Amino acid sequence: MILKSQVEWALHCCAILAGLPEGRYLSTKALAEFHGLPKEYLSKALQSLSQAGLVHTTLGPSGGYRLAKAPAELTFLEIVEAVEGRSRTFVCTNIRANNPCRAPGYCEETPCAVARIMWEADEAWRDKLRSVRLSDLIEILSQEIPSDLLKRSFAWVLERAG
Amino acid sequence: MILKSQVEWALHCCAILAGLPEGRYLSTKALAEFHGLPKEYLSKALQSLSQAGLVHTTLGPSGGYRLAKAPAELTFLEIVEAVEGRSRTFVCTNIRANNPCRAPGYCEETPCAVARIMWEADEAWRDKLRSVRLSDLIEILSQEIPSDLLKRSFAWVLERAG
DNA sequence: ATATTAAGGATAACAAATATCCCTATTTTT
DNA sequence: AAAAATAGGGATATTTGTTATCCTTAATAT
Ligand code: FES
Ligand code: FES
Repeated sequence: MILKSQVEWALHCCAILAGLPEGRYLSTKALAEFHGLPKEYLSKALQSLSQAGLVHTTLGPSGGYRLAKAPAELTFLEIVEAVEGRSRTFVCTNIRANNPCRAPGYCEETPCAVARIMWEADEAWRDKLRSVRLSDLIEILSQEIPSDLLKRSFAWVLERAG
Repeated sequence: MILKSQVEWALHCCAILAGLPEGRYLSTKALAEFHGLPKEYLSKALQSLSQAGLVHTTLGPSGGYRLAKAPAELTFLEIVEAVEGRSRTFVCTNIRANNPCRAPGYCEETPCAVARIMWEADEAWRDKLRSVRLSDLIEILSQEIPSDLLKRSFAWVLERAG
């Protein structure tokens, strides 16, 4: 069970978009080049962010993406779920219903206890991702990344932002 | 991102094995029939449990599986990891290394902050599963499952336990 | 001896993730 | 008005992982 690589892409793209000045947009082309990713396929991830309402887009030259909310209002969970989907990692196929000892018409009221426990673990994962905001990431990155690299990256983005 | 269906199978099989009297064994055939699962493929899941040391096996007629530990000493995490593997759900492909602004020989010391946060969420998921013991499940099931069905199921298993 | 079992290798069928290509509508630039 | 660049999305390969079956081998009980 491995998350799509698009999750890593989307999170890093949002981190870049968070540094974009008000009202400017950054294109798929620039984001793909910056991260060394296949432009066409990255585009699908960005479309997912767009459909989830996390980013705004404009068309034409100087078009592209910008965040739809402030980084402090955008959680990891929203970004991850936008590209990975909102379904649970544990899927119950109700194998308990195959128990040969069950009465023919018998039907359970509640979900299986096994599934409920697995879903609680899923919820713990979601809770953790919900507790981290994009602004938290930005803060960590701005401390960890050497300031000259940070500056050059900002400049690189600004050159290409429409 | 969806867990293997074998996870559901393994958890239910362990729940059945937990009800087995001391020193008795239950075969793949019986476990597959009880849960309505493909015998040969379920066998792979049970082999995973065996390789992880969670169950004991014996060969020959009246052979099969029994738990290697008391249900109170067996966690959900152990069972899930036995069949699903121990790798993280988030894989970092280090796309930050593709940043065109980086100095040629530059190499990061620490894992990317994005990955660290995603791994913390993984850890929260694991923590939850580690906190639930097989004995906890047994307790819930014995309360929820109608006692006559419970009795018939026990009898069904005992008839086939070697 | 015979029957039954777990273990494991080989392989096929199927589904999902990854990736590319191409077309359309929109918008900016020229 | 024309041209260029963009997001969006449909179609379609390619690759990988999951699901499933088959078969052989070694061990064990009857
Ligand atoms: S029947 Fe699906 S988890 Fe129990
Ligand atoms: S480079 Fe992989 S998560 Fe940041």
